[in-house]
Amino acid sequence: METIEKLTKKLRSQGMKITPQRLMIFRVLENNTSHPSAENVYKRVKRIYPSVSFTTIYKTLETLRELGEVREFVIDDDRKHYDPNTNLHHHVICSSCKKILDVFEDFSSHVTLPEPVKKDYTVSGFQIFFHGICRDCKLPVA
Amino acid sequence: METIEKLTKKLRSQGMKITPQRLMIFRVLENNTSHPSAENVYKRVKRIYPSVSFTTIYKTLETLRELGEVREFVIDDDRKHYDPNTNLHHHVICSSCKKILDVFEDFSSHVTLPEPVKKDYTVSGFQIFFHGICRDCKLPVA
DNA sequence: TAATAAATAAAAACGATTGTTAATTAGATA
DNA sequence: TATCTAATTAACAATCGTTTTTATTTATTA
Repeated sequence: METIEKLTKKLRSQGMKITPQRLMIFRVLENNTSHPSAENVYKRVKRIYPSVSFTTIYKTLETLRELGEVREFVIDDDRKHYDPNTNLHHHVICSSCKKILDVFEDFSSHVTLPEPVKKDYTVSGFQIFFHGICRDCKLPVA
Repeated sequence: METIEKLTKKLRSQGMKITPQRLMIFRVLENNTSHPSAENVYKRVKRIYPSVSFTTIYKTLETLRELGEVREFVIDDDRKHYDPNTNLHHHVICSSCKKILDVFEDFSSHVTLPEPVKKDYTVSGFQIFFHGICRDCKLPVA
């Protein structure tokens, strides 16, 4: 996601309006590396803007996705998560607490499709999901 | 997934019953590399066993998952898919038609977490999702 | 073959998401 | 600055995939 300022300009130039609700959503997402679900975003916005509706969150997230400002993905879960970092990167997920962490490392020189598959698919990119246990969950229960 | 014969023995040894509905589901899944959704399985079973209910499909797939006989996963889609091949492997998905193909290649020597992340996560495995366009979808429209 | 625990079909319930609507409002323009 | 209008909102209903519930049926085994 770009800065809020740039995003604001971009939206306005397309005839879209910058409402206080949208601004709150942008602020919640800005530099957010927690991979929130729509509900997470809703709860955080609601704290500072209690009358906001869930619909608005969904609609705005969809708008941001269409504009390529956030990436939508699903992991081990039946709800979608949103990531304002749209640069190519990978993820580690804790099988226990489901916490997701970004992995910024370029594996592209090592990860390519085997020859036979290359004939059938033209690959535009790939995503690696690491599964594991985070340090907190690994600790013995007190 | 093991052979139907072995699977049958395994289930019975655990006090579970082998019903005709289950056998049909096993047959639909056996050697199936199409990554079917519950609905796909339902439709195929229904052809030969028209009175089967959706509930039975869901329950049986869950049972198979608990037993480690199928792997459940989600890609770019809001429904779950099932894979009777539980060996570690990766996938290519066509962004256009959503067709999924298996990728059997061992990337494990090249794909490891960066050092700083290794301190926080103990990784048990990883999955690579390649995105691309399949040959059929790449062809110009007639 | 009868007993019984497990599995079934059908229906209702469920949670996440999307569509609809009437009312409100941001932001351009007079 | 006030007015106007299309975009956005909140509230609600609807939908979709999946799960739960319940009463009935059935696979297994004694």
